[in-house]
Amino acid sequence: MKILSADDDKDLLALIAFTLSQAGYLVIKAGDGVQALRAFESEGPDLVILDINMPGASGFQVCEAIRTKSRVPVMMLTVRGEEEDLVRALELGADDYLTKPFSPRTLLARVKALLRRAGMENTAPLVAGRIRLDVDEHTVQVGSNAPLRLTKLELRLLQMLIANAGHTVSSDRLLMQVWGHKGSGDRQLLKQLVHRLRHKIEIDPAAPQMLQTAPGAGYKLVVD
Amino acid sequence: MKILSADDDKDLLALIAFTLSQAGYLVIKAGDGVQALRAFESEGPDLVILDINMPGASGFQVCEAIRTKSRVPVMMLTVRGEEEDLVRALELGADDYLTKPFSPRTLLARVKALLRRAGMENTAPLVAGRIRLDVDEHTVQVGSNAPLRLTKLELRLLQMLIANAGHTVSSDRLLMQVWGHKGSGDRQLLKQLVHRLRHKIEIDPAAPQMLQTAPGAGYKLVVD
DNA sequence: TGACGTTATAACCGCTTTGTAACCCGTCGA
DNA sequence: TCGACGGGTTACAAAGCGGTTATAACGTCA
Repeated sequence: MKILSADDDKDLLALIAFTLSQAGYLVIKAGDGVQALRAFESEGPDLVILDINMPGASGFQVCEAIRTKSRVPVMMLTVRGEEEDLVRALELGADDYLTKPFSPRTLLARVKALLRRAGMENTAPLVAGRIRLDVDEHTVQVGSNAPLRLTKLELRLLQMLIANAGHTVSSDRLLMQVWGHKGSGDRQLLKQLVHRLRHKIEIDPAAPQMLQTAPGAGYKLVVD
Repeated sequence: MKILSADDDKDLLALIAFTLSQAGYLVIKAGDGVQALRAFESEGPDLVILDINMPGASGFQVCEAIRTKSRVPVMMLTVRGEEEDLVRALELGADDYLTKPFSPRTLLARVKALLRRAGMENTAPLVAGRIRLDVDEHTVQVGSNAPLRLTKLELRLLQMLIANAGHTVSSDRLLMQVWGHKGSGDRQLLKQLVHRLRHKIEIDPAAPQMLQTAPGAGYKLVVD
């Protein structure tokens, strides 16, 4: 598991890196925003930890840039009392935050929780009812049919639905999880994506058996 | 999602309750520490917001008491500059804090983040008498009948009534909670909505057993 | 660069939900 | 007895939502 950590405070950066690597994570270090972005491109980390106050590009800018191309979990580091910064970070699509100072134990717990939530911990195929999703291969297999290739977005959508199989997931939450930030105005995107996914996994896409609509609420995956 | 908010400042409490209920949360209000603890026991909220300075039992005491029996996320409200309080609160097991004054936007962002962190984004069904309301699914189940789909507004109305089950809720308050504004002309909307909801949940909508009218006052949900 | 697969944007349709208005019918006080 | 009032009911219009299709923009890879 690869984690990118960016902070201009050398000591703190070292502490973070030490803590995480002790726990078995591979840590990429960046001393400022520009380095962080470059490292993000080249390394493709599974999680990003950003300090808000950095020379070069601020944590905000980095977060925003990352969110335009990836849904990787982002954790922001703030100093105590800067509520506005925090809100802005969360609205930019950050997934969690930590106020300095924090203990290594806290950091580790939060990183683990974040990875768990993002479903990045298990690469084993996800199974729900007759659906079998291979995240690495980007494929689904329905029943005993031949495996089908899914696109990046289709995969994320299905992943979310499987993770909450049997329960309705709200459109807003799907929007958030699949695209990142996004305003509530982007319902259209979800509509489309659901449509395409249905055509791939449903026997009769016009009468969905598995990927069902919960009008006014969202969508849910029905399993036997 | 049920949130317990405790503060002795009536205005602030009202603001918090308004902000959160607008966002779709169900808010239980408490004016002091003792009320807060009692409400915690009886309501089993999914998140607790505690002011530190309260008559009766302080936020610290309430937080401590809650922590002996529950891992529910707790957010503390402090006044700026009271670092001591903050540290103590976090040591007592509080999960987050907010310094007053704060904006509704900030509050909402933090509450959302906290719920996300705790993995509590899915609500447990609300139950009152023979009524079982599933907020995620937008459905009600009355007795052992098949679950019925509710619309957004119907859901909100029923949510408010269940939250105050057994007590009359004034029309103005319902108007406020469901639509977010009140005006003399909007009475009609409530009339309509009640009518529609009755048709869905009452056995004989013309002679309501559960959703009863309190003439001149408002409506109340009667439970056994 | 061009071809291809993927994703975003827009328009349309039918249905549901919501808003607006009118009317009905009791109650209550003048 | 009348008329105002509050609440229930009915009818209909307006707005919104989800499904569908078409088309444009984007990215990637040869």
